[in-house]
Amino acid sequence: MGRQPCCDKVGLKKGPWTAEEDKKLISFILTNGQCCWRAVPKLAGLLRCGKSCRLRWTNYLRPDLKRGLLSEYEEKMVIDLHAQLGNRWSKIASHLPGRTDNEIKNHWNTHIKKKLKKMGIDPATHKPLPNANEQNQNQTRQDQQLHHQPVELEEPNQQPLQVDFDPKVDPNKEPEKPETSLESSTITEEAKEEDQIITPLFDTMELMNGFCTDEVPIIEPHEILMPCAPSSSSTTSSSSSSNSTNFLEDLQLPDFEWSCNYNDNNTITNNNNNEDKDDDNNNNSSMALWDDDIIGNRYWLINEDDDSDENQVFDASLTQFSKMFMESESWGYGLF
DNA sequence: AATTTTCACAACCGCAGCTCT
DNA sequence: TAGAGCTGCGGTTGTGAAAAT
Repeated sequence: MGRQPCCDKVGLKKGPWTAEEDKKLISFILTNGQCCWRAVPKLAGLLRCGKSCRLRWTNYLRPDLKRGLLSEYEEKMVIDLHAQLGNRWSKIASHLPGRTDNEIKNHWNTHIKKKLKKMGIDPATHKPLPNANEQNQNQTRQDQQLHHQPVELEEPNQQPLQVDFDPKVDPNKEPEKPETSLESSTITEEAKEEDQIITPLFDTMELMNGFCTDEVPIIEPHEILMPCAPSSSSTTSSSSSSNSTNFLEDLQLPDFEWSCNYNDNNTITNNNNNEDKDDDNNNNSSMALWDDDIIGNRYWLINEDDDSDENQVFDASLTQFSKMFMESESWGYGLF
């Protein structure tokens, strides 16, 4: 026979997640890591199905997520990858560290589609729209010239139109675009079958210092790191606020001192030894988790009327980190 | 100020492929 | 090996906020 059902759907809650549910899920995963999602709701005390928990975690709660609008660089990368991969959002997302397939999909549907149509480009085929009028073409020319892009609208049946861009547009970025030509980035039949041979217009791995979401390790409890010994200035600013709402924003996370030796006593362990082999990897690749945007958006962790009862949500199994995570007054910052 | 429309995004639904018994 | 469940993915919907009227 097959497995047991993931959950009995009777009495399960649906709809938007509450801050308390988020807390429960986070504390559970921080404590136990990502295990089988079927068991998560029950163990975490949530009236949700495992699928819902997984979605909530991967699309919203995951610590390595960026938040906020896609940068122009990311947007154009999405366009390029979409030209190659189509609506394979998870594949596209894998090239954009910190972005989820859902997020990219939403952004595509709400922003990029319109933008491309306005430029006279069919978002589905990345080719010029057959009925694109002269005005659109003119607009497209202007847009492309702004990006130093040759106009390619004259011939309707050519290679999918790619949108090039000036890397200087995005302050977050970064290196020069690889020399891959627009044509060479066009997907081939082989590439459709085998993603590995797709050569993205932008070598994400290179651009992101070799950091790719595909390689972002799942955060296990033992990987959670104690806050760095904070500099005096940063801690005073953060701890001085009685209103915890802005606590994390006050941390000025970009000033992280990553030089902490995480192999030393700063690493919180949970006596789980089976990941020892990954320690080096984790300690390195966990860099850049929880950037300022992320922290800034984790309102629900900090803006509760944090009375003592609230903390009872979390059982004694919480790691030291988890507790500190919730007790906004008690921690500085560092890797999670 | 009230109502309507538009927008953005979180969440749900259903399917396909994989895994497990 | 069959059958049932699990996971991940992509499409779609629901809902709250913002903008427009």
